[in-house]
Amino acid sequence: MKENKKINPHPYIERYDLERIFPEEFIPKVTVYTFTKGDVLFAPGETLYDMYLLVEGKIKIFTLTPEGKSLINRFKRPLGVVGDVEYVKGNSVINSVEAVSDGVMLVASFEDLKVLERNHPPFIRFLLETVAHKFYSESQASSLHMLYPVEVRLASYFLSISSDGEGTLFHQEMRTANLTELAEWVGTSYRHLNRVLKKMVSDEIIERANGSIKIKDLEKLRDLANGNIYE
Amino acid sequence: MKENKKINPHPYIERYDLERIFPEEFIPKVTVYTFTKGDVLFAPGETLYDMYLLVEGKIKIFTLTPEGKSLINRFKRPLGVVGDVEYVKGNSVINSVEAVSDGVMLVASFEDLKVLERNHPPFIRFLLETVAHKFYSESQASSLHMLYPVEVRLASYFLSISSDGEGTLFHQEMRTANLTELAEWVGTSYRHLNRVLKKMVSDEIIERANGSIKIKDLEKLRDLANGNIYE
DNA sequence: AAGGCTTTAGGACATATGTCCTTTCCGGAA
DNA sequence: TTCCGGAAAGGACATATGTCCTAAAGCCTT
Repeated sequence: MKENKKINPHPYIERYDLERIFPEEFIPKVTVYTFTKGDVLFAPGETLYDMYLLVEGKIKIFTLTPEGKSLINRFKRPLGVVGDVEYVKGNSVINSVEAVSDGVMLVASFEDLKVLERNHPPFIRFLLETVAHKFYSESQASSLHMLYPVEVRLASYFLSISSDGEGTLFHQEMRTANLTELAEWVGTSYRHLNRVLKKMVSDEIIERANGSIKIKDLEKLRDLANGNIYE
Repeated sequence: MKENKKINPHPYIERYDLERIFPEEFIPKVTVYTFTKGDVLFAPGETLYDMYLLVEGKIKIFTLTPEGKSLINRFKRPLGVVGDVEYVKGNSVINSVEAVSDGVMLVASFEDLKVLERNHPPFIRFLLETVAHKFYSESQASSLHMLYPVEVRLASYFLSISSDGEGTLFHQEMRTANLTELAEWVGTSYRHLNRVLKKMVSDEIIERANGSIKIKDLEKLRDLANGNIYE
């Protein structure tokens, strides 16, 4: 990820109504960084001095164990925030962060933000809402993972990305590129994911044709997900 | 849980330095509620109009599935907060909350807090820190649960309550009353917990004598927990 | 078109965990 | 003291999930 002075932050400020968070006089302190698909943006243990606002592209937050297992905690799209918890708690980066696509971040230093926080309450309100939302969805996902088998979690995942309902916006956040990634997202092995998919096919819930998956029976899917849905 | 006008909030305000959060003129709006061990304090779906500050006793937050499974999300001791996320996000209660011991809560209405929030930034700062901490530990616990088998989680649990390190304070929060509760906390069945305990005994990591568990080999425990610890 | 890498698909087997049930033990109520 | 219900301990079996491996298909590069 590197600073890119050619890009003007203003269009993004406008597009996402960031004036309510960043007053006019703060904007000069905001810099623009770009990144490329596959970039490792942050690594665990790293000390953070800035907060990042994703305004373009998609990134994933994941945990790597010493044994090499990988678990995707969440995806972020605009207007995702990176570094909020580190800013508040003052600790170092917890998870790995990687670019899933090319993208753009707005960056502001913790130092500047501390001043902003004192003079401009809406900023801290924004942070609070961000973190509250993160907590809420993390908490939901965690319960779902602990209490239900992969089949249910997977059904829940399919439901959430099916363009059926309204809230397609957030749901898109977790669309995965391939089955390996889907496995890491659902929190299981590729092998087992495959097994469950096969069962869903034989139960006539989904159809598989050359790599792509289609939902065949939305009702059965709902039954299976049993009211649970990734928020 | 019921209002108890006999109890004066001031001693609690002082004990926990709540003056920084609640300015003098706000304190008259704070009421005191008491509860008794076993009380169901909140049920999922309930609409909340107040925020609660636990100042005495211990409560547990847990999820109940339609199938009757139970999973303990976390325990709270003073100065735990209930209703913070609901206040920020405006949604209804997510989990069940039950009193593990007798206790006392300070209560303030969302309505009053909204006014306070506008006039008194430290309050919203407090909320932000509370929620950030909750998110952080939820996130850690969630990864631990997803990535490691019960044996590791259990080792991690024992480590965290062993009065070895400094941070005994927070760790006490999750001391459980009996094995059934411990199972719900670690996120497994009683049967399986028992199995894992037995293995730990035969590995000479712990000792069991009439219901109580003693750590025999802290080193082995650390190896097993593998750097993971409930925060 | 050929070779090589990634992704998909699934067999065989091992391990982790759940469900159901029985027995024993212990402390409190009668 | 006796009785009862909950908590502890563990056997037997079923299910969920992981690990390791092989083969085929798809796609990019040369």
